Amino acid sequence: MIPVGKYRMTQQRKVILAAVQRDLERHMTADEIYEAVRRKLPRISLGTVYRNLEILAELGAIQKLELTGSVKRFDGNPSRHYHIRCMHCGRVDNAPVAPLQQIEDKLYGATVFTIIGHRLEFEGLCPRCSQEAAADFSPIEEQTKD
Amino acid sequence: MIPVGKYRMTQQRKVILAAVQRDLERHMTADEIYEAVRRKLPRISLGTVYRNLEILAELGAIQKLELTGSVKRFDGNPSRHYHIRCMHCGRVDNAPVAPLQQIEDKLYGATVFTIIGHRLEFEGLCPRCSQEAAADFSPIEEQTKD
DNA sequence: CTACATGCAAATGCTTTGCAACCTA
DNA sequence: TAGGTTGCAAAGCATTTGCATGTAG
Repeated sequence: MIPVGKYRMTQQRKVILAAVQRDLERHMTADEIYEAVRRKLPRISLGTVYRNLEILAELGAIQKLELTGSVKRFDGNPSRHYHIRCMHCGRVDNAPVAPLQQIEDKLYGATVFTIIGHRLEFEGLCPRCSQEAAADFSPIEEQTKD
Repeated sequence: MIPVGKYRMTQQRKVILAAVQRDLERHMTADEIYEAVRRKLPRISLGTVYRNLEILAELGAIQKLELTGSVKRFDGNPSRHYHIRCMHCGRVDNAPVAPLQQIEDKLYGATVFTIIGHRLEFEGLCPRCSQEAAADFSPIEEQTKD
């Protein structure tokens, strides 16, 4: 835990970083991180969580994910990779696909823009929501309201 | 302008649709559409613009784009295609690249998700912002503050 | 005529920010 | 002990919604 630049390594920052890094395959929202961190530091504020996530992303320790929808998620693995999002519950996992560098080649000369990069996001249903969807279509099992 | 289902074709809806379809290569935010429509219908409200964009997207006449960042944009071309976004000013254009269906094949068997689709967004600089960036790096021309 | 639609304003959801007190290096 | 950091609360921003009135079919 080495302080970098003008930043200090506070207790809050440490616990927030640990929370984001806890499961590198699944990615939480700021609010979920807040709830997780609160179990260790009950007096922490949501503002502090947002501020630290911003700083940790700036330092390159984590990355901020801007996927479809209005809520951002945070990834404890700062290296470039794609994600898959559940269209039903919003769960975001890593997508086990290597970055496709050549994808940008198709655009050269075809656009007036200077191309810098690309973002690829897969959409689907997580196991839990797939199962629910299957049950909803099943003509055999009766559905019970919750 | 045929009314579809339970929906009516009001003056407001017509003008909003026309505004979105006006330039099929560039995509506006709700607020930009509001400003454009206001020149024809000065008493329209922003709420009406949002409501109609939602309905037009539901009808499949336009599509709502959820790209990086917090503001949505609307595309008068409802068919599937990719986009390129200026990282500096937010301008969004069509990306002249055919949809890559096979891209999802790489994920089959490698994820616990049921794959439904993907979203690909290119990032770069629009001509205006490229030019500004070039000027900022030029050792020859003096910069003047605005 | 009767739903659907509108204008207005208030409410929402997520995120950011101002400020005084507090801590880390 | 200086300046980054915190908790708290208020503000910000894009979008949505409740309601009384208006209007398309």
